[in-house]
Amino acid sequence: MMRIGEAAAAAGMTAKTLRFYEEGGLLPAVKRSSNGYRDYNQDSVSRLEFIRRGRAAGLALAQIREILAIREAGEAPCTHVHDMLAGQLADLDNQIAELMALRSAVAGLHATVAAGTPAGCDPERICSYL
Amino acid sequence: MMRIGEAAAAAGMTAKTLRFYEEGGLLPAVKRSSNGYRDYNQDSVSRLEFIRRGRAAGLALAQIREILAIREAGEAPCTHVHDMLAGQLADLDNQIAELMALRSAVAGLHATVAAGTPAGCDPERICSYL
DNA sequence: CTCAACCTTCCCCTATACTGGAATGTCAAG
DNA sequence: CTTGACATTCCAGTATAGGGGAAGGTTGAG
Repeated sequence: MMRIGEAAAAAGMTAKTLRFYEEGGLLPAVKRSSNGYRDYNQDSVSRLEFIRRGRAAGLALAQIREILAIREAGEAPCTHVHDMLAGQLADLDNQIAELMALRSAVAGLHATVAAGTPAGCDPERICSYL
Repeated sequence: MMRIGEAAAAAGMTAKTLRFYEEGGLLPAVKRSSNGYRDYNQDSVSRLEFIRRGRAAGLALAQIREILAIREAGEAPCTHVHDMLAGQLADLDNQIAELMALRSAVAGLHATVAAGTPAGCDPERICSYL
């Protein structure tokens, strides 16, 4: 009983995003009013809020879609959610480790550049310190 | 005096990448042999290796292009490189901090899901624990 | 009546650094 | 003469999560 703009605002999203989610199968096609406008109810908003929480946890839309499919099949997706969050933790740990390794390499280069003089830089190598 | 494949191999890249860099202005247009083939010399390879080092430090091609432009203007780009690496360090620190914040949020959710029972999960919320 | 604020569909664009593939040309070896 | 390994250009696609904007329909208010 709300139009797309209102539902979007209630979920903290834009109308564009709702249409995008519908197109991507994250939000089931909703009823239309006689004028063709989409008509959302509170359930839609709850679902949108769930998607938002998932996004906030760094889950991809594809993963959220999986969870929604399980709930739609009548099962509690909690086990799946638990596994997914474990995977997400592992991914984050990998990313963090990679960034920290890169950070330490860059810090080393940074110190090297600081220690060198521009005059000592070999033009053949563009910049000897990198 | 080497063709594109050889130069690419020498720099640890593909021929496609060399054409892409040339198109993007990172590698100046090189001489052509009478048959129209690009003809690279050792300087080209040095330049490609520089680009590689820059990429390994996580610099964007646009940033590497800047450094190359300075060297082309006859100046030593070391100061600029130094600033750029400082910026890169700051970026990395921000990204790491964001990922660690996300990681801790996800870890909290993960523990919450583990503590809950699927039976206690409210279908209205899809999964109460996320 | 008209205006503003909604809504609809449709298609293209964004960033990044390449990668794939088609159609065609060049050249040394067998 | 043909085959195979190179090379050329150009066009299109990859992944992600939407955003921009056109052209048009609908509605309530003044």
